[in-house]
Amino acid sequence: MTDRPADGPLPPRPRRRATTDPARTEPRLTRAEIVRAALRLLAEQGYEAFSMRRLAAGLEVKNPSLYWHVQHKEELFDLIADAVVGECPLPAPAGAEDWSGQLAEIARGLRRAMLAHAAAVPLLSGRPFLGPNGLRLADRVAGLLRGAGFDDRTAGHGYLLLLYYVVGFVGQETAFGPGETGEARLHAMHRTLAELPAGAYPHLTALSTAITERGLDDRFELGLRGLLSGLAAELPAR
Amino acid sequence: MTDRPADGPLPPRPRRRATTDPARTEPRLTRAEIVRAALRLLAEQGYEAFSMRRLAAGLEVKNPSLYWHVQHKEELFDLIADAVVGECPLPAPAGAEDWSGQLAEIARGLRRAMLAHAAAVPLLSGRPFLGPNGLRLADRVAGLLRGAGFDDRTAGHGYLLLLYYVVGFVGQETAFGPGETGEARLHAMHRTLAELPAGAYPHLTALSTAITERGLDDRFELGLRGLLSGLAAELPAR
DNA sequence: ACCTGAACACCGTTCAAGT
DNA sequence: ACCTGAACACCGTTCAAGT
Repeated sequence: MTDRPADGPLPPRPRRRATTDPARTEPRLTRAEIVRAALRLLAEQGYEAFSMRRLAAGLEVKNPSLYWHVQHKEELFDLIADAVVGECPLPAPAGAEDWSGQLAEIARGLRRAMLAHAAAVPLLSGRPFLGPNGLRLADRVAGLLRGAGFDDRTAGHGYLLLLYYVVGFVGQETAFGPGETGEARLHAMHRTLAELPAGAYPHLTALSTAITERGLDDRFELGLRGLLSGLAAELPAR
Repeated sequence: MTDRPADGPLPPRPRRRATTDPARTEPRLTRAEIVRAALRLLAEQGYEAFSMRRLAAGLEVKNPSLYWHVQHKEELFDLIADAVVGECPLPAPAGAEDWSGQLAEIARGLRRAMLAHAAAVPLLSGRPFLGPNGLRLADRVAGLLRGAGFDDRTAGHGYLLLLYYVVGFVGQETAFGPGETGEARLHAMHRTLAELPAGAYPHLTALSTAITERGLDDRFELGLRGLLSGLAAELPAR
């Protein structure tokens, strides 16, 4: 019972080469290369064009080869997601003074990382961030909150709150397809709201311009501020 | 230019029958029936077993028939998502007094609706809620917040915040597959955290029991409370 | 108006076989 | 250890044709 968990998505299968093997050849594929190629394919062709076969073709390899490196598409998606999360810069674990600002920085960084791979966002959406990079991020956030004086439970839910917000926000802002810019999407959304049958959704139509007149960055900051002040309100003694 | 927008997912194609047709037969399929059957198929076989062909089989119809009622799978998914959202009960639009409590009720209702169709959750995750039920929900929430004294922009972002939180939370709590109960998933998560390489993620491992010792309902309420108090902090005059 | 047969152009994945 | 050929069991979608 001391072996590693069998079902987790993460234990990368051992990639040690047998040292006794005389006729060594470099493997043509690496997990890292596969993930890089997958991100490129996503960027160039979009999410719905992604397939294992296309990915293999891009790597100049027959498609069954991928299955030596990766159990299945889902596992590859786990790796891709973790790679994207890994591009979120983490501030050096500093003092407890400005926890709120540091959290905001992390949130912005995660959003930027996701926007840099907009076509990969749909595949991040429902996925728990349990890859090494995701865990590192979680640990950093948890550390920040604990350092600030939050009790363990609140620290935990603070992390989740932040995560849900960023993933939810970016998920929606990229929902209309990666072809258009964020601002173009905002305008489309505004038009959609403005075109609703008059009087059917009075509050929504009233909100339509207020919601869309400022940019997406602004909106992100607004929600982020609310979220952080909500957290601050639960800080115990101080 | 007065015709309805061509690309929106929502304008249900006109389903009026020609009144002059003499030999009338009832159509064997309806959009509503298709959606119902789809939800049943999801519940019985799970998300990854879902296919248009299986759905057609369940309806005792050949699969191309579906394409007379629905443009493509994506459009069907829009309909399914809206049906699930439609099961969220909306409190009667009451006075402004307890906006926070009413918002919480809506959030709980939406979570329950999603959990009642756990296998449909992955398909809700990245999707904007622009169906009639989604719009109704948005309008109600917006109305609540405006009635409470929030300005239009804050009302808008309040709605989004709530939505992201609920969808994010339920997305994660159902992420490990619909086969297991929520509590079983919590234990699995706890085990995952506890089994992390010692010392690699100190804060996470420290949090692992605190995070999982209370049930998911508790955790949901905690985050919800934080979110609502964050919103309250932005209420202007009062 | 509504449904079907037949077909197109794909998928993810397995597995015996090569090197 | 790593990659391939060939195949299996599917997909979503189209379209001419039936009623």
